[in-house]
Amino acid sequence: MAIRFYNSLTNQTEDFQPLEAGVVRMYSCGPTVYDFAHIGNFRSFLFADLIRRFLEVMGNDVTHIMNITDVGHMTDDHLADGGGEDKMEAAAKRLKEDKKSGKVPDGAIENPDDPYQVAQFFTDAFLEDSRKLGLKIAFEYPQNIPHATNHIQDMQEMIDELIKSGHAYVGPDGAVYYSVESFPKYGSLSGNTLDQLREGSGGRVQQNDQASKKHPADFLLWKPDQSHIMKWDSPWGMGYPGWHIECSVMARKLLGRDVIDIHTGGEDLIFPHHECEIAQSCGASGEDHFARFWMHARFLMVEGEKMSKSKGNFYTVRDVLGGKVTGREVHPAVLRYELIRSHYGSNMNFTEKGLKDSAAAVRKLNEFNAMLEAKTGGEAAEVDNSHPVLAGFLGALSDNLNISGALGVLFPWMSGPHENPQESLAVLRTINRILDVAPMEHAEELQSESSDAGGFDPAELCKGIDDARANKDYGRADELRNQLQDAGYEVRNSPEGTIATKQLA
RNA sequence: GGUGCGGUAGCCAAGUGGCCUAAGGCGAUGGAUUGCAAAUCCAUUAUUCGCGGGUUCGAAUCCCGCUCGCACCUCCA
Repeated sequence: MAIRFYNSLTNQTEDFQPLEAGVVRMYSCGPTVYDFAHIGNFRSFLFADLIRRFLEVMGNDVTHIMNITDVGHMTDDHLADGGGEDKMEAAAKRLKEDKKSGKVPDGAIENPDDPYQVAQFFTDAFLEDSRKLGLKIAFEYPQNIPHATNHIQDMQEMIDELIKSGHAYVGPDGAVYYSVESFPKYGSLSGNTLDQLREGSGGRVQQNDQASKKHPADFLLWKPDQSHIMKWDSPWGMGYPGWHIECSVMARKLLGRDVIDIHTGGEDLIFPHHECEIAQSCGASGEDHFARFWMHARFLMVEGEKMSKSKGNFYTVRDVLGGKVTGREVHPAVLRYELIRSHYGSNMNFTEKGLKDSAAAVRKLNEFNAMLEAKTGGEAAEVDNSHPVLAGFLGALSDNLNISGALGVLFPWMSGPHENPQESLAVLRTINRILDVAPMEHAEELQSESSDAGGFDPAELCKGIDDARANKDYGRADELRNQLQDAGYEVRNSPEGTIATKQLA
């Protein structure tokens, strides 16, 4: 079964083979930690998670690295004078307000004026969200999730290499720039040419920002700036690194290679970020490639519109899980499923209806799992990937991660007969190593049996319904059922009597 | 203006030359079941694939033109 992925570098779907058989080295651009991550961020992170889990089930040993960008970049970092507001300061300001208003609990962060504390606060929030959504890499912190600020020295070393090899220069303003003209392939990932970039820069980039650069597309590697909130000593003065260099450096260092197998990120990162990474890494290594496969997730839309704070359709993970979309709590497995069920190569439209559809699918999968577990006592048979259902499921994913095709194999199989439940359980478990929703590892139980606070006891109400029905007091039974439903429970009959399960979304 | 992706049923979405009179899911409708519901099960739900040409024995799938949507080219996943 050949694995084929769409490679943004060649704009073609190509056979995927890791450089070293059975070992995959992949790098994913991670979050900036100036705020809570939103569901669009997580679509991209979950897309990387899906690749990783799929490759593992296919028998590969995958090393996955994802960075935490905690260097306090400027909002206008792309400008040569590094103007604008410091993102870390802006984050601190927000945190202080949130602390006052009680949105951030007391003690969650001691001193918002310490940028490292701000970064750690949002890093922790990111890790918490990630673990809830089943991002495997989040359980590998900190070893596989490096902080940029822990690699400043390494960045300086690469900058030095680039200067020595003629790919970088110190401008008249003292800043270190990468010279795009020194790297003929600059633009090959995004389809830009230097001429186009020069034209495109007209009118948008202010003249004085360009004065120190040899070419308008030259980008910052090190900016001497005493006033910056986070700053480090360097051969080019006290200052901070450019925002592309960290990925080149950490990928090389943690994956131990100049050429890696897969690099992922959101589509917006193709240019300039990934273009610049390639220039830096290849400039430093002399290799033809940095990553052999570049894979990019398309943007997520919300109810047909681009997500933006001003439109009010901007959701963080905690917003969605907390019920901001549906009006009731959403189980993490539902959001995970919703964010991975559509193909990464198309824009996904996040809707309330879609979320509810996903809840139904997740519930179905979990009930199927529970049925098999009960029938087998948890004893699964041995199956390998040649099992027809797995071959179909994995075969679809092998075709550039065709998740719809894969689910199109899973669902009909699920509702078919299962004469050998031990075998079926083994198949489901393998599939769930990729989907991680039935059951979701590390997540709280899907069915909360415990009684809620405030004296609301679903089990008690269920018993009341059964008693009322036994007495043919249907008015009473309906009343109790309504109470449960209003509280967000699904109510149904079973041979053991009435059962109430919490709605998943 | 440049670059890339896409327009398939009410919605999501697979299929990229014959097995397609087009997977799968959701929804809807009818039936079984139920005190009524829910859940479950069964059945039905696109002769048609943005529009117009063309190539071919044969096209949703290839070519040309048009059109609409999205994204990037500037911080953004």
